[in-house]
Amino acid sequence: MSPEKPAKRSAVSRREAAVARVLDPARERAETRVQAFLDAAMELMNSSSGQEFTVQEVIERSGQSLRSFYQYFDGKYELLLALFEDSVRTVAAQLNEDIAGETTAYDRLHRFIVEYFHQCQPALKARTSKRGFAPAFASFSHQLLTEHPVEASRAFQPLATMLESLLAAAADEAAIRSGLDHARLAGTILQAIMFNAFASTISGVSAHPADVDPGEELWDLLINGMGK
Amino acid sequence: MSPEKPAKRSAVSRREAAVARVLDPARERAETRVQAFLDAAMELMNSSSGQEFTVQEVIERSGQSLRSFYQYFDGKYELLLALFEDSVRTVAAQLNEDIAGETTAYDRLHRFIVEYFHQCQPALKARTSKRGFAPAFASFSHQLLTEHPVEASRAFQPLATMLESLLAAAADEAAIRSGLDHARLAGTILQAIMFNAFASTISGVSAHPADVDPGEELWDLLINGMGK
DNA sequence: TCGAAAACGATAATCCGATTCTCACTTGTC
DNA sequence: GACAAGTGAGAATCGGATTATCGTTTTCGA
Repeated sequence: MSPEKPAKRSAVSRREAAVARVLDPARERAETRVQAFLDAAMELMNSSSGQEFTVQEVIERSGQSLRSFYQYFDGKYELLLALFEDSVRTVAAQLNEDIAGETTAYDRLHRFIVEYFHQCQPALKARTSKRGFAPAFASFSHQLLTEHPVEASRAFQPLATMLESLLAAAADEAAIRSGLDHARLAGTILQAIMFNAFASTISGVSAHPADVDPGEELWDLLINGMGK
Repeated sequence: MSPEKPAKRSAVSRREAAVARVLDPARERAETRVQAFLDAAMELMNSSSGQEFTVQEVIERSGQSLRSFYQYFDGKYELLLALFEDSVRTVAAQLNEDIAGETTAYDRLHRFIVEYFHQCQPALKARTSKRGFAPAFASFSHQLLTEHPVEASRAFQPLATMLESLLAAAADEAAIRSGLDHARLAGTILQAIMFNAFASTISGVSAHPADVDPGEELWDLLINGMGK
């Protein structure tokens, strides 16, 4: 009955795509509304149960109507995706600042890994207060990775390319060994960090010894390996 | 309205628990039926879309009735969990055989990691034909880890303790460095392997160079690190 | 072997949340 | 002032899990 739904939409960000569904004159209103949805969803995702939220909750909290929601987003999934892209960009920007102070490529790599690790931790001290990788994101990230690899790949790109060039720089400085495939290594490292929280669940060990920073521990494993 | 649902059930396996819901005399029938459900679900999970399957499909394929299904399982979730526990046990047993041929602790560790890696790969050559870690399991595994850490932990135990003692043995042989927390390291390694498939999605790199075994590559990273 | 209790099969009903549809009301435009 | 697109409120639909109902069959002790 409804033959629309372009499904094209190439290298454009989701939020832009959602906005573009509405013509130009009304752009301002549209931006505002889309942002209202995004904000509401973000709050819901961070606060409360942190778990799943319903579309109803989003529209209630945003003061918009269900109608508009489906006007701007193809569905809940697109909303989540937009949120996720936003967060990745934000985290990438944050990390960019974090590593700016470091002098060597090695230090920047180190810093990147440890800081990103902390961003991905469920709930420590709410570092950047808002817009951190909330715990829920790890969960959504997983779903995204399995069900929509293409979108996932695009969403992760800012982080992936950033880490990739850090690796390349470190290799240039001979701070890490040569012969590594930086692109794939970056993927491996990002996943290792992002899903590291599961490690303790898997092993059944709940708490860390108070004297080790789990982020540094993972860095140690990544840089030195477990061999002698 | 329904005040039952014990929610107790301590260190017993799910399948046993499901069976125990029926008295002893009928045990045989019960075992048969539970197994019928499990088999049907396993087929569905491996074959077809490999994706989600519906409870309806399970009862159709198993020739049982919806009624019995909910008599033996508290819900779909418990079925999945039983399946998952089974698979972990099977994989652990398989790995146990695989490493039996190796002579040193180092070789056993190596073998374990590489073989487990292959078990977790989406769909290569269907190694053990049936009862491999189907791709869907990675997905369910994730859900399990986030939503039911306790059950997840228990389900993973066979693999976790196995790897933990391999690590301990390797440390005894001075094949890996000392001072590592074997329990937590085991968790980290298992998660790194299990979810490694995501690494390529994250990095956006689809194919491996034909001349490197991704399992060996990960082993190399784990044992040597990326440092010089 | 009889009869009550328990288990069972078939199927309808319910629930929940996402998505779609309907209709009446604005609003901006000419 | 009329028309078209945009919008809000809410009902309707849909998929899939879970529950409930109701006869029928099986089990099992006496």
